[in-house]
Amino acid sequence: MEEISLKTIANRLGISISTVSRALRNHPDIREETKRAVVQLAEELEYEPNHLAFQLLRRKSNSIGVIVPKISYPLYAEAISGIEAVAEAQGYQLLICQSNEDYQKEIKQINSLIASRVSGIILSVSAHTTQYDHLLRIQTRNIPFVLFNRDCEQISCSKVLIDNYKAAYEAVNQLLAAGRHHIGFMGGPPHLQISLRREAGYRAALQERGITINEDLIRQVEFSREAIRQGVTNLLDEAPQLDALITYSDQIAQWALVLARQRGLRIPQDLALIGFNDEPADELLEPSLSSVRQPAYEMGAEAARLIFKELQSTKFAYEKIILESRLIHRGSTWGSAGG
Amino acid sequence: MEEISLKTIANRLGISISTVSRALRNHPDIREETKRAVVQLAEELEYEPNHLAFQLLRRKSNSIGVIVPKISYPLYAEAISGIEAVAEAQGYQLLICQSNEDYQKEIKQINSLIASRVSGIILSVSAHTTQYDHLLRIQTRNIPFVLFNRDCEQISCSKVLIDNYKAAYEAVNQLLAAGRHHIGFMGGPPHLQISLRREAGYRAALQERGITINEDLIRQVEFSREAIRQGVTNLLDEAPQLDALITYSDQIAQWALVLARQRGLRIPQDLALIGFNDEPADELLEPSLSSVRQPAYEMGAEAARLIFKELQSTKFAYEKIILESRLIHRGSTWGSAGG
DNA sequence: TATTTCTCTGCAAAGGTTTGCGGAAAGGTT
DNA sequence: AACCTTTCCGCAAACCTTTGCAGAGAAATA
Repeated sequence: MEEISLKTIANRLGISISTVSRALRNHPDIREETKRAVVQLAEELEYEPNHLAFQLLRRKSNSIGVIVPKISYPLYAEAISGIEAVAEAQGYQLLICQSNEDYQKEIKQINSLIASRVSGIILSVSAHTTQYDHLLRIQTRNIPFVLFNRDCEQISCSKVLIDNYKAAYEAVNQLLAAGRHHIGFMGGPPHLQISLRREAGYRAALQERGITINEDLIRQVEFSREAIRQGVTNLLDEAPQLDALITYSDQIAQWALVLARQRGLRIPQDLALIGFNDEPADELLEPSLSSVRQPAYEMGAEAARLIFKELQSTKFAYEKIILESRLIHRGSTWGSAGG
Repeated sequence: MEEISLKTIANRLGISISTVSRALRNHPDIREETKRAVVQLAEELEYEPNHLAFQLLRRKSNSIGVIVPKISYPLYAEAISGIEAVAEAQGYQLLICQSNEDYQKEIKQINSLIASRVSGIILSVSAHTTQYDHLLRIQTRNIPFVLFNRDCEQISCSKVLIDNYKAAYEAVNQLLAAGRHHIGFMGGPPHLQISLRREAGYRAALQERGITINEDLIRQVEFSREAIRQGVTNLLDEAPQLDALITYSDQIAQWALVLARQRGLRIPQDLALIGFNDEPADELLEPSLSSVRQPAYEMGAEAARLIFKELQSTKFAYEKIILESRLIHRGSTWGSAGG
């Protein structure tokens, strides 16, 4: 029942702790015979080295901290898989937190990760984070730090993103090419920078075509299902001329699809729809939902790789990785070429 | 740039480490004046206590290990949220691993969690786990251990489950009551015990009605999208008399819905569908998908509570918590009353 | 003044590992 | 017989914290 340590083995064998340690790590100084005895007893006793002690010695834990707004958003679940794959290959574990879009919670979690002496932190900021001191504190301590997906322009650090401006710009251009002129944009909460970037891309595409921007077609909604339903309903009520809608997230677009369908709107003939994130459900809808695919798994994997890169090089420069996004055309836009 | 420890503060103030430690923990032995000085300097230096050292002292880390088959399955993402909420309230962190349904990986991860001296382990076994020595090793070490969702009958430990037998039994009964007689069951991989339990419930309901079981209507599929599509296609091809289908997971049911729709089958008139897990997408489908809702978040929260319960009581008895599941009727069964 | 009491602080051990260095024993060389 | 190598192993420090116990100094009491 007792905790088995090197000491246990050493005492049982009548040798010193250091010899046991070296024997288990196959150090050449130790005689084969001794090694065999040690290894055998270790197996018998089911000895597991104490990571805690090792980490204290090395002054860092073999773990990297991950903070995401919500694990259950498919994008983050997928990204975490990517992080996990890279981390596991390096023998690192993941300390995962979710901020639940709460700024205060994000601060607490960062402090906690710092106290745990994580080797690095990977973060997607909460939608309600408007100050950034807590992020600077990470950098003060020289902890490798990577932002992914949700950028924060005020902070300079390594980042893994897609070009949100361009993605929205191109998507809107395709809608324009298909003859849509009353294109709406439905964004996330007001402080979310990637939502703003997408909005900027949307505006640029329209302006470039000489289309006056109708502010009434541009909305913001919080993440809750109720807020989304309400926001979409309002938009459909108040802007009957709407013939295309591009949204900050698939969740919004999915509900827009369902609600529009319920009103008898034909999709895409009456209303074309484009979401963001290419969630698994998109394929299942009727019609299926067009969406901008982000390489979520790769984003996570790249973020993790950046952490290890910073960890290994003594002097590093911040790296900004822009991954390719791609608009996946499905039923909700297929017919749009004909208008 | 240096790591700030109690020693740093002690040296700077010309007092001993123990005094600093006590001052920060507001020990009554320390004079107010000393406390003030210590606290102020600590803040100035942004001192964060080193969890690693504390944990080594206490011989356990303030973290609990979680192993799930895949984080991106909505059920597990949701359950992790529940675990996280409870753990965070207790000041514990989560070490999250995904087995990717791989038995060997599950073993490695358990060893790694043991080495990290986690305070407890919460696990949903992989679909390909058929031996259980690694689970017994957790118990040998007296590490609090809770199985959730995917049971493993050979292991006796604390568990948080739903009654899968009953859930399937009742769902099938409702289909029978609606006049369906050619009801199929599509399960997961062959070793997955909860899939087998559901299958058993399905069989029992049919037999009770005196219906001879047609083995051709009972199938098993692996988790990959391709396997699911193939399995569903085969079933629809080979069993045209099928008028209802109940599946191990929503993912299967969702694809069955889409594929059946593509063949021109009317849902639910020609084919009624019931899935498991009540995933968010179910509501969005056309028709919407009926599904057995499991309280995923609560499952995670309960599992975490059990860990802390075991952690606090010196002698504990295994506890088995059966949470209520509920069939949510939606479009894929609504019409089924009329057959 | 001598003794007791009280207030505040420091010493040292413990937790499990790794690792530089020194040293004992054994064997080999001159 | 004296010396040098080689082979193998142990000592002790370091990582950072908490905490029982002892002790120093001051104040209070007899």
